[in-house]
Amino acid sequence: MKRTNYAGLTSEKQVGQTVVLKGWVAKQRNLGGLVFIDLRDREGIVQLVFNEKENEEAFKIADQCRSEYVIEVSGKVRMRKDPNPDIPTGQIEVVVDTINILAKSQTPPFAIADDVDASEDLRLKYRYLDLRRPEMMRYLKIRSKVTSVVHNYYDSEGFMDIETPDLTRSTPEGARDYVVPSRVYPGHFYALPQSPQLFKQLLMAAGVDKYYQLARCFRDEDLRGDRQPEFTQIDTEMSFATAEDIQTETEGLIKKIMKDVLGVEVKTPFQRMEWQESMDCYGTDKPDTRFKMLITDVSDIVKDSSFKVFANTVKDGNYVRAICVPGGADKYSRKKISEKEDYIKRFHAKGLAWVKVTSDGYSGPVAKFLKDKASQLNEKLGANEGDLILFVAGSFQVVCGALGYLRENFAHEMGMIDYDKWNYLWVVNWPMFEYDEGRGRWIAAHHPFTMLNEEDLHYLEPGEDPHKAHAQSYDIILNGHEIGGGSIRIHRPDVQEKVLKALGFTKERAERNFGFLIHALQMGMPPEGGLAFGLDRYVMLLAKADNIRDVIPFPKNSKAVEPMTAAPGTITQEQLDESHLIIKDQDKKD
RNA sequence: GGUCCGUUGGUCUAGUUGGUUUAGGACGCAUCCCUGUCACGGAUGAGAUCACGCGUUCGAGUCGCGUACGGACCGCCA
Repeated sequence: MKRTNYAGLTSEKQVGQTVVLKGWVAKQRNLGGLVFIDLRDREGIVQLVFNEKENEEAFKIADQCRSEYVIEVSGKVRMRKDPNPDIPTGQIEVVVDTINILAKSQTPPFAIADDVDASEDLRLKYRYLDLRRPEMMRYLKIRSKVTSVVHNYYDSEGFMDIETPDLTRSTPEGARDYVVPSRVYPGHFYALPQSPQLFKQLLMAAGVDKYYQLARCFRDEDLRGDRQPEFTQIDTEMSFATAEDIQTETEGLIKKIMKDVLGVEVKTPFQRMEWQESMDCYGTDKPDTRFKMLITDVSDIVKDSSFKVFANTVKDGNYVRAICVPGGADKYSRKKISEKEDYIKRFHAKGLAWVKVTSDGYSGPVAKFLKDKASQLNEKLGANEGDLILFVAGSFQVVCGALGYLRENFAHEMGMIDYDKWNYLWVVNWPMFEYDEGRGRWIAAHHPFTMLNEEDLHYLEPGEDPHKAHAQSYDIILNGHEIGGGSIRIHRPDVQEKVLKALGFTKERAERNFGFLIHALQMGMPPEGGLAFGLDRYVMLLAKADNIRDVIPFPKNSKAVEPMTAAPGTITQEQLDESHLIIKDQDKKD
């Protein structure tokens, strides 16, 4: 029997026609002499009917069918006597003429339904069952549609799809590498790429001019809800392009994805926001612009206040900043605010000061210190009666971290976020370097191949402070999530050497690690730049999935284990010998 | 690497201050009945050494410690 169409796509137009359908038994309902089967395939379900009096042979087989049996049926489409308005195929049903069981199934460990109540661990162990759920199938479809648009779009824009190697060389800086031992060269290792960054720059050196790739990237760091060790980037690079060119090109892609995948029109160009503004007003480099409640600096107003904490903070060259939660005064008790205070201690905030705006001035523990500043503060913050004002004092990083968190947290709880919005924007003009407290040294904010602003190049000269320099880099943000980032690259060897030097590389170490790149820069490197777009995270947001694992067919769990195949696993002694590896005794497991 | 939380039939879960609980329920499963269901309905039944180990106690699903597994967050993610 040749399948005529997908069960889920059976339509009223086929009434009277004979169809051949193949799929899984989602549900069997036996009413005694009458059996209904919901037949499911990747497009949805359709109801099959078996009547004992009209077709005893088919009825007997249908009676034996259990959940997840694979069957093929042939039958006639007809309108239902009692339609079900809740499902797309609810007006019709298929009166089965012949049925074959193609495969039986054990009872599945969890129900194949969208309101699944199984733990994620169990779902991942039986991922092939989990993926049968319509919701998961929808994620796979959205992902497939997005990558299809990516290919079509970049092809039509004249980009070449070029593969770069997965077995490559370990690079210092950045994330931990996944390493692969070399059999041929004892003690030598390949590394899996953290990104195709250097290869795509070398493709520009080769004259490819416009490159794109759906590139698999690997980073051996701990996982999060929106982070997997293995992920996919939409990776692009363009020669002779300005930052504006690349942003425009990317906006074209996003516009097309939004239209073709979601049917949503978005306006371009997107907003460009300076990194400094993003930090000052939103407390983060990935601002959520779906709501206001901006962070406001009140250092000037409170610097001579009787509240010593504030006055001293400003005296020490730090900041006092605040957000005003409209209508928050009634909703938040002292105890609730105290819980928020505990939370923001993880940003190293010392405390959370707050006042409620009432008809007769401020109330709250620090109200008495700020009474005389009330009119100034209210005006600057736009505060009105019934509002709650939250203050955090401290360094730039502490103030940004704490208030950035509070801003989003309160907006969420106050219902200020319109979850139907799609707010894209670019954050531009990043600092070139940032200080890494953990390592105790300066690191590249994006990566060491990022081009500085032309007017900042002098900061690399002797006697100047390179850390004041800003870069020609840009992140694309959607609803408060970073979905991509890129930059114009350094194409001058002298600038590249100076940047590596500013990062603490000796000439020898720079040569050893990046010699091939510096040589390429010496042999006619075009000015160029590009962008890497996190496909998984983007699909997660487009599909409104809860976490990144849902949009990856076979993801790792939070411990970096793939529960179905139980990777990573051990290898045989023979494999170890061939790889020239010895496992420490304490790490040995049976 | 750190902090916190969890683990009870196939699945989801209830289980109070340690003792009337033969560890309860729902879904699923099996058998029987049922001709318009779509969360079908009705009846009956099977299915759990309460993750593992050690300890405290007259007595542990319940308290303590350890291990394993899982989850969240911090560090980390150029």
